[in-house]
Amino acid sequence: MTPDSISQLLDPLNEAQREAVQHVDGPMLILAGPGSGKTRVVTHRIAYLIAQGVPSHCILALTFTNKAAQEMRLRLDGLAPQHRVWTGTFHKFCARTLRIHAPLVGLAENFTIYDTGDSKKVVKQAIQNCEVDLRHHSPDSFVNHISNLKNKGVTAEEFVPRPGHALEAIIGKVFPEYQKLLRLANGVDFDDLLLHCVELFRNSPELRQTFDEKYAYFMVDEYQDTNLAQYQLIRLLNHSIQNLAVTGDPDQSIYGWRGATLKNILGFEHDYPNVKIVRLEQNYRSTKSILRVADQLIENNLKRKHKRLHSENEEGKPVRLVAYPTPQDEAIDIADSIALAIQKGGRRPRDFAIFYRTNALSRSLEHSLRLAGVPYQVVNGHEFYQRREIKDLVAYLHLLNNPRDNVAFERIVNVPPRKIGKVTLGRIRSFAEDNRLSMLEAARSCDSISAISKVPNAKIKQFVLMMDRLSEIRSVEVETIIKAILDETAYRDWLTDDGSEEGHERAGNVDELVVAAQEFDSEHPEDGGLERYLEQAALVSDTDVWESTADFVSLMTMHAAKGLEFPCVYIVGLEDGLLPHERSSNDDEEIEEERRLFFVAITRTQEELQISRAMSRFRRGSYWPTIASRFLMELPRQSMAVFEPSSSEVNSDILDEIDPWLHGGVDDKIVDDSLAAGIPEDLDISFDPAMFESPESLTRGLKDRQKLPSFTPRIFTGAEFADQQEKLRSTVRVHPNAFRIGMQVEHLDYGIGTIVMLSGKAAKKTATVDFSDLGKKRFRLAFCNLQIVDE
DNA sequence: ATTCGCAAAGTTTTT
DNA sequence: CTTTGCGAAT
Repeated sequence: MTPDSISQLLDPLNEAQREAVQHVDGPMLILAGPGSGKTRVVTHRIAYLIAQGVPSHCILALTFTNKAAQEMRLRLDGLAPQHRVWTGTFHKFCARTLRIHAPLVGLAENFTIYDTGDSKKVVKQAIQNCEVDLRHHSPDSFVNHISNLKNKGVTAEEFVPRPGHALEAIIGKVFPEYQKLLRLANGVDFDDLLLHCVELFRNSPELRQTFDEKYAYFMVDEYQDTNLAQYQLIRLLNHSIQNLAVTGDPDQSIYGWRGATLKNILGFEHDYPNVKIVRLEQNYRSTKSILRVADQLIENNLKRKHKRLHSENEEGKPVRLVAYPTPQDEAIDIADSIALAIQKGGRRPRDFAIFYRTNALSRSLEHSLRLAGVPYQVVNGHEFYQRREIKDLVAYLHLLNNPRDNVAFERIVNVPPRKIGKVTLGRIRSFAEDNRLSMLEAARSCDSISAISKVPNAKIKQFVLMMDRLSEIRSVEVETIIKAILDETAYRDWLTDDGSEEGHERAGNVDELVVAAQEFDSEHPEDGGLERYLEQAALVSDTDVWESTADFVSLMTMHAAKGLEFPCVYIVGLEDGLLPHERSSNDDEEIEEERRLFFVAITRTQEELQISRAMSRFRRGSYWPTIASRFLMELPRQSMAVFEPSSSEVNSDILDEIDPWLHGGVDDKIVDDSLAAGIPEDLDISFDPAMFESPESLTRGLKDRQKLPSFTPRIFTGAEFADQQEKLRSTVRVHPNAFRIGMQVEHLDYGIGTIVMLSGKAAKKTATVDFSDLGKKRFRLAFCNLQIVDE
C-alpha cells in the first residue's frame, strides 16, 4: 500500500482518532462519546491494519446489531476493497460457530434457534413436567429468571437455589428440565447461543486455540453493553494473542436489564494491564445547545466516569421543552411541525425521528402522521414474524430443517386442523418421552401407541407422510419449499375459507412471506438455503429492518435509536412512570440506566430537538393525569425554549402540587375535568384548531421567566390550518382501501402494472404490483403515489 | 375436536 | 384497553 493511501486513511482524523487508528498490536480501549466518529475510527483502523500487512481474514469485528455490522462492511468496502473481514453480531458469530461444531456441545448442526415465544412454550412444558405449583408465579417470570441466570453465566447444573427461597427452589427444578427439553428438541434459545459457544471453547482447548490464532485481531463494538457470556467469549478468544480493541461509552449503557454489565468496560484496564486507552471526546454530531442539555442531564448520574462533551459545532437552536394537554395534541403538533418543515423548511421526511420509551406510544403518532400526509416507518422488526400465520409456516420450515423440533411439531401438527387433538397429542408426547424419541419420530411409530385409536392413527400417518414428501425437497430454494408447504396443507385456503376480511389479510401476509423468501433466495445465491433463512429470520433485530435511505420519518423506541443519528428529533412521553419507566424505578441503578437511555436519545440529534410530555396519558383503558418526568428537572431549562401548559390545561390542583414542573409555574389554577375524561384515539377529525390556545397563551409561561432566543411555536389556526390541509390534499393520494387484487395501477417511475397481492392493514397495508418487464415491486399504499388506471 | 365466550390479568426495553 | 387462558357447549 502506498504512503498516499495511508494518508488518505489518516488525514480526515483528529489527533485522538489517529492515535486509535494507528494502534496495531496489544489491547486497546476506545472510550467514545456520542457522535465522536467511532465507526469511522473502527473502519479506518481495520483498513490501516490491512494496509500494514495484516491479512484481512484474521480480523474479526463484532457489533451489537446486524445493521451496525452492515454499515461497517459498507464503509470497509470503500476503504479496503476485497477485504475478507468477518463482521457480524455476537449471536450470529456464535450461531455460525456452533453450526460447525455442534456435536461437541451435544447438539446437531441443524439446531433450531428459538425466539422468546418458543422458549416460553418450552418453559411451560417444563413446568408441567415438574409438576410444580405455580399459582404464585407466571411462566413469564420463569422465562425471565432463567434468562437472567444465563446472562450471568449460570448454567442449569451450576444453579443452586438459595435456601428458603421459594421461587428459586422451583426454578432449581424447572431450569434443568427446560434445558433437557431444549436438548431433546435440538434447540437453543438466544442465551444458549452464547453459552454453548463458551462451553465449546472451554471443552475444546485446541479449537479455542485455533480461533484465537485465526482471529488475531479482534474488535468489539458497544463494549458497555456486553454481558458475562459475551465477556467470557471475548476472553477465550484473546488468550494467546491479545490484540483486542473495544469501543464503548459507559454513559450509553442501556442494556443492564439484559445482563449487560458495566464491570466489563470499567474493568478493562484491570483485565489488560498494558492497555492503551484512547478517549474520543469531541462531538461532531450535535449543536452546542443539544450537547449542553445532554451533558447536564448525565451529570446527575453518580456512578460514572466524569467526561465533558465538547464540540466546535454551532450553538444552534435552543432545545424545545413542551407540555401538551393530551397525547393527541402532542402527536398532532409534531406531525404538523414535520409536515410544515418538509413543505417550507427544506427538510425531507428522513431528517426526522420520533423516539419513545415504549412501543405502545407509537399509535397516536402514526395516526397523526398519516393524517398530515407524512410518510413514516415504525421500527419494530419482529412484528412480521410474530404473526400467527407466519409463525405457523416458519414452524413447518423448522420441522423440515430439524425434525426433532418438538415446539414446531406441536405448533403445526394440527394446523390446519387434522383432527389430531389435545388428547392424541398428549399420548404422542408421553410415548416420545418414554422412548426418548422426538415427537415426529413418535408420530411415525404411532402404531405402537396402543392408546391411539383408528381414526387419529390414520390422521397422524397422513401427516407424517406429508412431512416426508416435503422433506425430500428441503434443500431447494426456500420459496419453493414454502410453496410446496402451502400446496400440501392447503393452508391458504384454510385461512380464506370463512371469507372473513381477517382471513384474507392473513393470506396476504402469507403471500408476503413467499415474496420475502423469494427475495432471500435471490440475495443469497451461494450461501442461502433453508437453514440460513431460518437463522436470519431468528436473529433479525428491530433496527435491522430500519431503512436508512428510504425517505420516511422514523418512529422507534429509544433503545432502537442507539447508534443512529438524525437532524431533527422529537422525544415524547417524558412522564413519570414512562421515563423513568415504573418497572425501573426500584433502585438508583435502574434510574441511572433510564437516565442514560434519555441521554442516548438526546445525543442522536444533530440540529433540532424537542422534548415533550402530555398532561394526560392513556393507560389501562382510560386517560389519567400525568406527572412530569424527574429528568426534566435536571435539564438546563434556562437555556431552553420552554412551553408550559396554560392554566386551562392543568389537570387538577392536587396534581399541581405534586407535579414538580408545574409547581410555581402557573398562577391561576382551574380544574378542568374534560381533559381527563377521555378522547377517543380514533377521533376522525383531522385537527380541531380550537383545541389549541393561541400561541401567546402557550408562550406565556416563557415570557414570564426570561427572554430566550426567538422561537415561536408554530400552531395552525383558522385559515392557515385550512390552507395547510389543502396543500396536503393537492397531492391526490388514493385511499389504501380502494385497491383490489387484479387492478391496473400506474406508478410514476415504473409505469403501469397489475396488483397481484395485498397484505397488512392501515399504515402498513402493502400492495405487490407486477410491472411485467420490471418485475414485482412492493408499495406501502398509505405513502406511495399509485394511481388506479381507469378502464 | 373445535369453537365460542367470558373473566382475569397485565401491561419495557431486545438478541 | 388489550391479550390470554380457561371452561363449557356444540
